Amino acid sequence: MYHRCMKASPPPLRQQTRAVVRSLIAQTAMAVFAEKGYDETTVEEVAAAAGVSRRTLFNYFKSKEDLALSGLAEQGEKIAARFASSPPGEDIWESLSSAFRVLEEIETTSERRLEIVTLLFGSESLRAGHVEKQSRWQELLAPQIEERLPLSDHRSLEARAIAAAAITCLQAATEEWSRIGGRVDLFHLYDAAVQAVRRAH
Amino acid sequence: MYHRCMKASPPPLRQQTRAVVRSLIAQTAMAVFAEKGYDETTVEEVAAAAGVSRRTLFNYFKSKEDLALSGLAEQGEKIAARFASSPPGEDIWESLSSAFRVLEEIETTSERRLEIVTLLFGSESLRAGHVEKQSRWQELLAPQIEERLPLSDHRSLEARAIAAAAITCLQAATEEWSRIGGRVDLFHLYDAAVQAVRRAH
DNA sequence: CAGCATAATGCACTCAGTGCAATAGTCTGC
DNA sequence: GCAGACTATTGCACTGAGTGCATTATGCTG
Repeated sequence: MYHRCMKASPPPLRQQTRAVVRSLIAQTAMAVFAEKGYDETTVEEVAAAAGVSRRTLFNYFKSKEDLALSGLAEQGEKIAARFASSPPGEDIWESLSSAFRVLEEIETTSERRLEIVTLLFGSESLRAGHVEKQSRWQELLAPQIEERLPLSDHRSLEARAIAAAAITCLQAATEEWSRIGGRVDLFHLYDAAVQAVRRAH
Repeated sequence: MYHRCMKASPPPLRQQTRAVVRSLIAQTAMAVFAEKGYDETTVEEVAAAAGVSRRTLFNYFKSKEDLALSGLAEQGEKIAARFASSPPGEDIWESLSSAFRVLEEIETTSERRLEIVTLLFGSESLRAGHVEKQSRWQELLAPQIEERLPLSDHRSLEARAIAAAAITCLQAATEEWSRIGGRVDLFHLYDAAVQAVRRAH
């Protein structure tokens, strides 16, 4: 018998519908942002377009920024998962490079990715959040990297520095990729960036 | 004879007083933030503490965030200036390392620096702006770095990647430095971070 | 002192975000 | 199907950031 107060069993169905609705709202938001521009769009408009009240929208997303950047959190988790499944003996930078390639599998076409990236880089007010949210990937990657590092005084710092540097290279590559209109392979640019950082001059 | 409409000569005195007032307000703001916490302080309170109206405060700073982060812009310029004056033949990473050391000369004591850094890392809402603002240093450093780079297909990207990676290492080092209470040399940590990134594993 | 440019201010407004309380749904056991 | 309980949705009112505009204060030049 199920007692009424069984907090321990929050029907997974609820969670599931919640996730679906959330994803639906985010999709709608991205469409509106793409059309009107992020700064020129009010939360009110997004709510209307998604067919929910303003207040409900804030139940699903903690801020307007979140509407545009929630995808980045998922991407980070996928990258971390891919990295975790890489051969333990493999060179760290090799593993990172292939982990980042899951990005190719997430958004269907590269045109779509370009559209999103353009949006994220397009708004001054979004860029800060964008950079910060990607920096959070560091927290997922660093612990894994640390395990592969030889013993030293500052292993934790070293691991975080490596994760952060790799992410930074990806950001630089993405910005360049966006600048030239996505006409070359993003990961070719990423490799060039990493090479430049790690090569002695 | 000075004609009334001489737009070409905006008395440098004005600019000077403006800068002084601005700096004064920023100082006051930091004091209030340090005492009450950034998020718990309203712009109104900072204005009152500085003895100006809310509206005037917004004439000097474009946002509340700017009150806390305006110092970072100046730091960036000083770092870039120092980098510019480094021996042209010197290793880039060597030059970057010594350029960053101007930070030691800006804030008098390391206790003071620790206090500021703690404030910046302390607030969730400040961190994004903090990271983004430091990332802007990249725009000052990258052009200089590019000049020192050998010719290649993606020199501009490479330069930006190197600048960004160095800044990222500084951020990681600063965070670690803050975590352990400033008891070691920040630049020792920075060097360790750079070593970790650039060494093959 | 008179005139002028600029800084400071007050006021009213938009918009993001939050807390609270009322309502509408949905699922449960009976 | 129905009563009861839990949860999602919503409306409403409020705080606080940021902006535009019009008015007033200030300080400099002649």
